[in-house]
Amino acid sequence: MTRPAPRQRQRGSKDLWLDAAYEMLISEGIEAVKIMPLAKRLNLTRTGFYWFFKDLAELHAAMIERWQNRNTDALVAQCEKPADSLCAALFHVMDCWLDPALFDGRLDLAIRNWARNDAALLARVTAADSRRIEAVRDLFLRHGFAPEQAQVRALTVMLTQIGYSSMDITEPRAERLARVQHYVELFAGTPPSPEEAAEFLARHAPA
Amino acid sequence: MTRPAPRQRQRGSKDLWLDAAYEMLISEGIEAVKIMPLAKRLNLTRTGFYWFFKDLAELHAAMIERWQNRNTDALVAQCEKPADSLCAALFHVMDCWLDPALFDGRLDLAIRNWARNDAALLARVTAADSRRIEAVRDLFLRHGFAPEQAQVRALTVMLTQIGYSSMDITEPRAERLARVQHYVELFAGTPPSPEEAAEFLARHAPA
DNA sequence: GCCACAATTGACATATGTGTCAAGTCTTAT
DNA sequence: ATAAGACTTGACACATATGTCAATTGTGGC
Repeated sequence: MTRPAPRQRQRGSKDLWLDAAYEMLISEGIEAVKIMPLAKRLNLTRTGFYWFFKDLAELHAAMIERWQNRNTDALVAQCEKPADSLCAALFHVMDCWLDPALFDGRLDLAIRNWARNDAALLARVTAADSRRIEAVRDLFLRHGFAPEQAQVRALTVMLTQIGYSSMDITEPRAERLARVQHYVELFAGTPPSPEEAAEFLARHAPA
Repeated sequence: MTRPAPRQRQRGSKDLWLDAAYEMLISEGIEAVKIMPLAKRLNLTRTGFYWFFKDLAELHAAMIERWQNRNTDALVAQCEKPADSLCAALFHVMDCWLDPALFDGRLDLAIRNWARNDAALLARVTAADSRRIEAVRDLFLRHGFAPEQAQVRALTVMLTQIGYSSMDITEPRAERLARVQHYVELFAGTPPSPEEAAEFLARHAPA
C-alpha cells in the first residue's frame, strides 16, 4: 500500500517552484527564471530547489511540458465546434480572446519569446502554430473561401491574437466584447446577424 | 577649425559597440546585451567599452534613441501618401512589409519585448503605437469607414505586422508579394483592381 | 521515547557579469 | 623627435548566479 500523504514539515514543493517560475516567465521572460530570485520570492533557501529538480534545465523542461498542448488544444477545439454560419463559427474562435481558461495570451507570448533563443522549443512552437492555423484555415474553407483567402484570413486571425498579447492591449471587458463583432465582420467579410451577436454576448455575460 | 578626422589606432568606436549591441538585441533580446559578450564578439577588451559609454545604461539609452521615430515615421509617411483608392492606399502601407528600409520588424519586436520590463521604454513604445494606429485609422476614415470599423481595421493591420515578426514568418519574397494582395482584399473588404496590384508589384520588382 | 528519512540548510567551489583605475601604447600635429 | 592625447589594457573589488555536499532538522510510525 502507498501511504496517502507522507509529507512532513514540507514548505517547498515541485509545484510551488513551478508556479513561481511561471509567474516569473510571464512577467519578466525566461531570462528572469533563476533559482536565487525564485527562492527569494518563495522565502525558501535556494538550495532546496535541488531536492525537487536536478537543475535549471529540468525546471525549464517541466515548464514547457505544462504549456504544451494547452492553448493549442483549446483553440483547435473552438474551431471545430459546429456552427450554423461563418460568423457563428468565428464567434467561437473569438471566445478564446475572452476566456482565459481557453487561451492564455501572456503565457503564449512568453513561450514564443523564449523560443526565440531555444531551438528545441522553437520547433514545438512552430508545430503548435501549424496546428492552429490549419484549424482556422479549415474553418474558412468549410465556409466556401478560396484556399488563398482562407490561408490569409486564418493567418490574420492568429496574428491578431498574438499581436493583442504582444501589444498588451487591455481594454475594459465591455469594450472588447463590443469590438469582437467588428473583428468578426472584418474576418468574415460580412457583419454578423443580430441574433448571432446576441448569442455571443450572452455567452460572456457576467457570471 | 575642427580637425576632419583625428582618429588614431582606433579599433573600437561608439558605433562599433552600438552596432554589435543592436545585433545582440535583435537576435537574442536585451538580456543578452552585456558588455563582456559584446567585447568577445568584437575582439576587444571589455574595459574599452567604458571609454565610449559611461555604463550599460548609457548604451541602452543610445539604442532607444536610435530606434525612436524610425519605424514609426516611415509607417506614418506611407499612410499619408496620396492614393486614388483605398486599395492603393493600403498597398502603400504594405510597402513597409517588404522594404526593410521602411520598417524593421525584428527591431520593432525586440524593442517591444524589451519594453515589457522597462517602464520608461514602454511609455515610448505605447506612444509610437498610438501614432501608428491613428495614422492607419485616419486612412480608413478618409475612405468612408465608420469610426468603429476604421479603428478595428487599423488595429488589425498593425497587429498583423507585429504578429508577422513575432511568428518569424519567412516566406519566399515572391510568395509574400503575392499574398499581399489578399491582405489588401481582406483589409479593404474588396479586391484591388488588376492595375493597382500590378503597380504594387512593379514597385517591388527586383532591382 | 526514539528512529527513519523526507526535506532543509550553510559552506564551498566556480563562473560570469559590472565598474574603477593607474599604467601603457600608438599616431599625428608640431 | 617628441609631446599630447585618443584609445587600450590588466589588475582589483564586488555582485549575482549555478551546483555539490555533508550536516542538520522535524515529524509520523513504531
